[in-house]
Amino acid sequence: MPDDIGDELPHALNVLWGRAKPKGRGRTPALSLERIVAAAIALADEEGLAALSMARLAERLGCAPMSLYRHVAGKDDLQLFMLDAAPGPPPEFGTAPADWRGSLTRWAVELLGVYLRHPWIVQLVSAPPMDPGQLAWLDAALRSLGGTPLDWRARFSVVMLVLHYVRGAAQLRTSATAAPEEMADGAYTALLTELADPGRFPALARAVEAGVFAPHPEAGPDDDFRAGLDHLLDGVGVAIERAARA
Amino acid sequence: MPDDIGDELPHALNVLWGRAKPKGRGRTPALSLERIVAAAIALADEEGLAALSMARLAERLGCAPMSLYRHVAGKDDLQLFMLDAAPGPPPEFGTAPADWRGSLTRWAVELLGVYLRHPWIVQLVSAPPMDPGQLAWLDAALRSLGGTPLDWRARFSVVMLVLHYVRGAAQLRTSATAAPEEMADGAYTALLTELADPGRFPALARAVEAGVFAPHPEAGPDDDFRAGLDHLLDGVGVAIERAARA
DNA sequence: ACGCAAAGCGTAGGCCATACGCAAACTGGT
DNA sequence: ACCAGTTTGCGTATGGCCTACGCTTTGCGT
Repeated sequence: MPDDIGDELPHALNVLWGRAKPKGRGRTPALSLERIVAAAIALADEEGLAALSMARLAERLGCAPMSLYRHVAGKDDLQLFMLDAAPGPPPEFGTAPADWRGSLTRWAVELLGVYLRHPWIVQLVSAPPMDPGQLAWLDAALRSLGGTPLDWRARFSVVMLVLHYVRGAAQLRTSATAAPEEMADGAYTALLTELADPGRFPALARAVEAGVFAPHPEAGPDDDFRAGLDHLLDGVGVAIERAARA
Repeated sequence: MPDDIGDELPHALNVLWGRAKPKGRGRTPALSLERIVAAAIALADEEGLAALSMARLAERLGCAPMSLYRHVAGKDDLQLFMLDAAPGPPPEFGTAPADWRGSLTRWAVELLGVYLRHPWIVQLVSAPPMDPGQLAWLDAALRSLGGTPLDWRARFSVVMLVLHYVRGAAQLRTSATAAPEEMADGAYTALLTELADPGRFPALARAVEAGVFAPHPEAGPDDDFRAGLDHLLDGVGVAIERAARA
């Protein structure tokens, strides 16, 4: 195991995996990586990813903008740190839980919570995850299928399926509520009603008419999420039964 | 039907839905909205979304940066136009195709193609779609389920499920190939092999060991996509059978 | 007490989006 | 042929952003 993960890789990775050299001498730090990352996450949570700038972050921390660069190689690096820290630890379950469906459901629901608390995560994900925080979630999801007869490739496929679904659902929810310029809840429906010409978009017009985009009469938005997730896991169940017979 | 869709809404929408006033007199335009949007799409395709700036776009079009603002209200507006134009028309099928699974599969595969040709689309989607281009795709997907006994809410849920899956798969593929600094195909696997400590990430370590992240020995990456899609559609099939019995 | 490593930060340069107003060019009417 | 009106193209300027570079400050180890 080399001391460095890679020379051309983001500096952040070497720090995240605990391969930063301990430093003894020198001025006592007033800033720390943890404080910076926590402040950046709070700023992004409160005012959105667009409002996160090095200058505003420094202002919030009471330091000069350039001071941040002593702890972070650049803005990209900072975002890697944020992506690692924000989700927190994944739900706990053993290596091969008896109830794969319950475990995976819990994983998905908690991940949805993470994305709703930190909507910027979805916008930020661009490279394959290589930090301990995200890999821990990935590992937990793979473990939830530990008791099934699926092979590793199929398990990974299932996990990606659920992951994509959760991300999409989170994006839908956050973009619908924080839509362009304080658009009210029903405004999207009203707009679609006007735009969905039945001649041009027959199915869409019928769907709007049926109230698909209106907020549910009863039952919260979580029920929609659970319903879609159940569809998805039904498919996984089919695959598991098929694998069990083979 | 009012002349304007909304006063606080992006200018782009009023243009997209053909409610811009025709202009007769005046200087003959050297620029046009179509040329601008086409150039912007080409620029984003070739150099990525980050390279798309008004200045670089103007340079490519041989005009001054500020000239663009005669045709586009701002960069956000331009991106709305790009989102509308880039996907092109969705696949054609009737209002209630006999083979929902085939139709929806075709829709998903073609949409994946769109996302792979224009990777920036996935990064750009933030608000619910309100332009004709995206609504046409949505309508097509809803039509693919026209022959099933699902109600409109369930159809919409299924379409979102497939949409999220396609987006996620596209993001995975594009971010894996164009990863940080020309990372080779196998580099991610190598890195994971090193980082996935079996004590800390037991399932992940086993998955890496099993070669899940290695490129397939035979069969292209499309087979992975089709396999995941099949899982997903199995779940939809279960829902359809259930609805048929009710 | 002293030197030096590390932290904090001031300056400056190069990008970026875009508000504003003026000059150029074309058309229709006289 | 000319002018008025209209629309396009664009020069200038402002304020934001990220960050390279080097200086000042600080406190530990000796």
